[in-house]
Amino acid sequence: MRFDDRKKRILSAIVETYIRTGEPVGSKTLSEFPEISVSPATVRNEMAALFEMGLLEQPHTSAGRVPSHLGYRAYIDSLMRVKPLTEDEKDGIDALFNISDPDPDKLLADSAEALAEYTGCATVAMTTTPSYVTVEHIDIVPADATTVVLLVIASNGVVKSKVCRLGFRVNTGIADFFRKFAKDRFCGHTLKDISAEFVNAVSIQLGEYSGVFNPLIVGIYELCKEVYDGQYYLGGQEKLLTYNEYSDRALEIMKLISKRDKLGPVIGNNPSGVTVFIGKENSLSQLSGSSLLVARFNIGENDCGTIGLIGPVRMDYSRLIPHLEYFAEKLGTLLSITYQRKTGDENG
Amino acid sequence: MRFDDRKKRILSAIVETYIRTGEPVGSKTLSEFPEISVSPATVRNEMAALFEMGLLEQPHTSAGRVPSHLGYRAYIDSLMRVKPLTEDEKDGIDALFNISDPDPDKLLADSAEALAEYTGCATVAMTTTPSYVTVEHIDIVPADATTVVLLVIASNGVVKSKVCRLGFRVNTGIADFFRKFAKDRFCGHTLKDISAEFVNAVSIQLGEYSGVFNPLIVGIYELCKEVYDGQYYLGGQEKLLTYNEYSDRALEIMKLISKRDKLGPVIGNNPSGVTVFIGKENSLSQLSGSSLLVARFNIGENDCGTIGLIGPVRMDYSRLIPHLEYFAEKLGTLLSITYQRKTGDENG
DNA sequence: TTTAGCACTCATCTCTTTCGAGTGCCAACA
DNA sequence: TGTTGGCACTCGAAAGAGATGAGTGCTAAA
Repeated sequence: MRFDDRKKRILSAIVETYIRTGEPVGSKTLSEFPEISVSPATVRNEMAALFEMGLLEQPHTSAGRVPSHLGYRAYIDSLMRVKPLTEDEKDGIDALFNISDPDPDKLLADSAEALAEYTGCATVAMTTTPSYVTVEHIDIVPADATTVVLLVIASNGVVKSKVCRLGFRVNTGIADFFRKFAKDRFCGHTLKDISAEFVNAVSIQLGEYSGVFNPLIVGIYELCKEVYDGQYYLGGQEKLLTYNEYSDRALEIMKLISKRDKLGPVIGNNPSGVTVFIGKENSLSQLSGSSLLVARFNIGENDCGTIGLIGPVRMDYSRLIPHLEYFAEKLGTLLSITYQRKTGDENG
Repeated sequence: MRFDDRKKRILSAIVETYIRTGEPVGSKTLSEFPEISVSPATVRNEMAALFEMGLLEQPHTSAGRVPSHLGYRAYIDSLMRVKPLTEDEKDGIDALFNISDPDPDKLLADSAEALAEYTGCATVAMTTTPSYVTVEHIDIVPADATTVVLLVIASNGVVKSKVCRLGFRVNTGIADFFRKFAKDRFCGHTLKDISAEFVNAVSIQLGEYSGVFNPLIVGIYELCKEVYDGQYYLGGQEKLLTYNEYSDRALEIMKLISKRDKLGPVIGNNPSGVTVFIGKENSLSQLSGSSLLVARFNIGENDCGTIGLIGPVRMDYSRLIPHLEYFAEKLGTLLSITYQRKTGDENG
């Protein structure tokens, strides 16, 4: 059976109509489409063929047809006409990022929220840190009689700080000693290396002072871990409630996507551009009723991150895919600037 | 009509049964309660009286009775027997706080999440900063050729830091100059004073360097604002979905409580202990189907915060109120320790 | 004051009927 | 050979009709 041009037009029309209305599409409706304009009976013959080919499904005998997962896949891969973004739409997304001097930590979380608001889907945003990233700089800044600020800078330019309150008074001598000690022990090591065991071993080297300095050592460990773990934020989970597809499954999906160890691996290993997982294509069975659009973005030359949309299988792919792509590109650019090591200035 | 002892026992039984089952309570069920043990007909007479008094409502003629808002109020204010926490329950809550060296910023957010998990309600946690709190200390720490860490310490002990990436190389001289400048201009002022206008005025004093240093000035402003605004976190919003009372209102409530400017004033101005807003007692009309349990806690001597539960009117007050009270007390204690200025050591 | 009795109400459940959108298939037609 | 009109058929959704039963209000007697 040939997947000829008219079959393609009919499949496209079914997908697009079903996305728009949420109702199974019948032969009469389709026959009225100008790009089809054959009788309902002919459409029915074609639909029967598309059903045979596994591209359509039938909720029940006397209902119209809905796209199967294969049908969506064929539509997305080759039939869909992606509408390029209008200048207005681009401006709309640009406006979301129109923040002066964004806080790198908040930018990703805010982006997830903004994207959810913009698309009406739940979103997830994540960054990962390559395993070769090292600790480049460690500092300890006395802020107060017994308070210090710990500072870790990683070789990918990420800076994290943490306030530590200590049980003793920190004078310059103590701070200088610890700073040198910490630099010697941590700098140059990859973040991956800095495990709980590593930290224990370092702590032991402090001998009798081990107990006193332990909060600081642990603090450094936590900062390194935070940098290495990267970020994981959700946005607009409540958007799922607006789709009646989720009437009773929303809670389950919300719980699932909040777990980085579940969703992280799925969205983290994808090529550049937008990857689409339609319904049952998702490796997580709970997502079989949802589609996942994932876009990877690059931060600087080495790091990368992922931002994804979660919504019903019946989502407007032709609109969302280009929007997500543009959004991810913008986000990557902005994060790159934010994290940029201005190494060119080093010698200036 | 006297609100006599038997009426009180019947109202209590209705409230407790309705909370447990979610079904209107009928005279036959009540007559079987050992503490009532009169015939259904007698119970009906009493129920008619309680209805007259506005303490009960009737979903429809042939259904049992449910408590009215007044009924809940009477129950909570004078009838309810609060079950003091068992040692096991106390241990359970203590365990939630069993974190070594908690990060003060994360503690509140984590607490909101833990409380939601523990109670099955949506939660909100907030802190406010008194208007007399001042900027006590400002520091700028070069971390990298063009990166500095800004540090603001407020007089209530809150420390906030922010990484600033600059377009120029920061040497010791520049850092020293700006540190002194910022200290002179900001320290001693209340956080409340540090408005956008204030910051503009300060910026102008930098004359030709105003543009160069502006990101830092703005950074300080943002840090001060962050400290002054305090924190606002939600937890377990998805818990609302587990109550069928919220089948279609969940989205609306979630949107509402995410807005600090809406919910903040309601929960922020309450006396110590647990305050209960039942259904229509809430000033926000969208919460008329929900109850709000709010507990204030003190951080140190001056600051205070609020943690609240949001759930259906039909919530287990006699269990939740003492639990929330104990939770808030623990949270306050832990935050007090975390934020404690060890001023006793200053001269040591 | 309490209680048994009784007629009444009304949401809920189940069963049936009706309705109609949509189908599959066949025969006729271009 | 592909297209179309015709027609019987299917089946979910909506509407209607009882039947059920939990619960009520009221009255009169204990």
